[in-house]
Amino acid sequence: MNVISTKSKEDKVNTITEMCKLFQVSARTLRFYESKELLFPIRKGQHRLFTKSDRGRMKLIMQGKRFGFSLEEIRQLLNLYNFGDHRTRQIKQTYQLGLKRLCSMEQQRKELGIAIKDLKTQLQLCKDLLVKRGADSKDL
Amino acid sequence: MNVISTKSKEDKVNTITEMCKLFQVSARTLRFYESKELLFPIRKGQHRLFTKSDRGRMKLIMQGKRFGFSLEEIRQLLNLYNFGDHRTRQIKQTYQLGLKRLCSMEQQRKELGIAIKDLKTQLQLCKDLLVKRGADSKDL
DNA sequence: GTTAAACTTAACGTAAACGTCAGAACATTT
DNA sequence: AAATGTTCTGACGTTTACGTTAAGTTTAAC
Repeated sequence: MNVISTKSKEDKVNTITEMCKLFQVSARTLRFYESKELLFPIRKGQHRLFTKSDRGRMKLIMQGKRFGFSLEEIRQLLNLYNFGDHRTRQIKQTYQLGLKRLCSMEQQRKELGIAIKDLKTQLQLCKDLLVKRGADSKDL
Repeated sequence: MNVISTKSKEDKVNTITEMCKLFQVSARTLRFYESKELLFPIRKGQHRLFTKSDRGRMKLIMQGKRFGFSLEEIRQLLNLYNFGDHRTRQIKQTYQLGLKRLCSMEQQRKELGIAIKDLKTQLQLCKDLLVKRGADSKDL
């Protein structure tokens, strides 16, 4: 109906169930994240509507969780992606935190690489033993 | 006193407080891990003594935790590093699990690389804004 | 216009991973 | 032998991150 459909993708908002399907989480989880100030859905009356900003934040939240960060640790960093509407002083703090987080993530990446290598070695040893014990190679 | 000191480093056992200092965890944590069958300290009377095997396991536990794995997930994989004393059938299972875990760790490493890159970009944007707002560059 | 579907708040429950005592046993120092 | 230090086994408490009803409200369908 709108002749001027202004960037439908950018402006699109999602209901809570749509968000659930998008990110494979429960409604409770989304409400919980809002209560912890990780998401800021707008309201249409009483109902929540999730914006592009929320979708971006959710992606980061899911990522952070996979890497073993707590929700609180994630929340602190999220401000880095919405810094437009904050005071200079707070942006500076978030920036500093971002630098630290970057360091620890690079460290984690290194360690992960080593752990992967170790695991490979261990798997080979394990495989050798199984073969020696007469296991059928095709089973592995 | 022992003329033949048989590899003191390998055979060395640690009291619980020594282990606490070694790995920067509480005694409760070590006992908890034992109750969950992640560690198997030997006993001298009532007291626990942690062996080289326990030290190795602890290292893997700490690593696993940093990567965001649960204690149960870690426990299952730990058997991979002590497979000598298990039945072939169980070793096969652990081996299969190890392969899967390896996959997800490599996946995680990839994602971590991307996340690091994104974070760097975002930090740069943030820095630009701060400079534009007249922040002293040396503060950053 | 009412019934059903989707959504809401509020409150209690739960699993994981420990923290924090209490009370007793054992070991060591003095 | 008495005091001190270390360790032990419960057992209850706590935080994080949600799950799970319950009971009411709003929106969409018929």
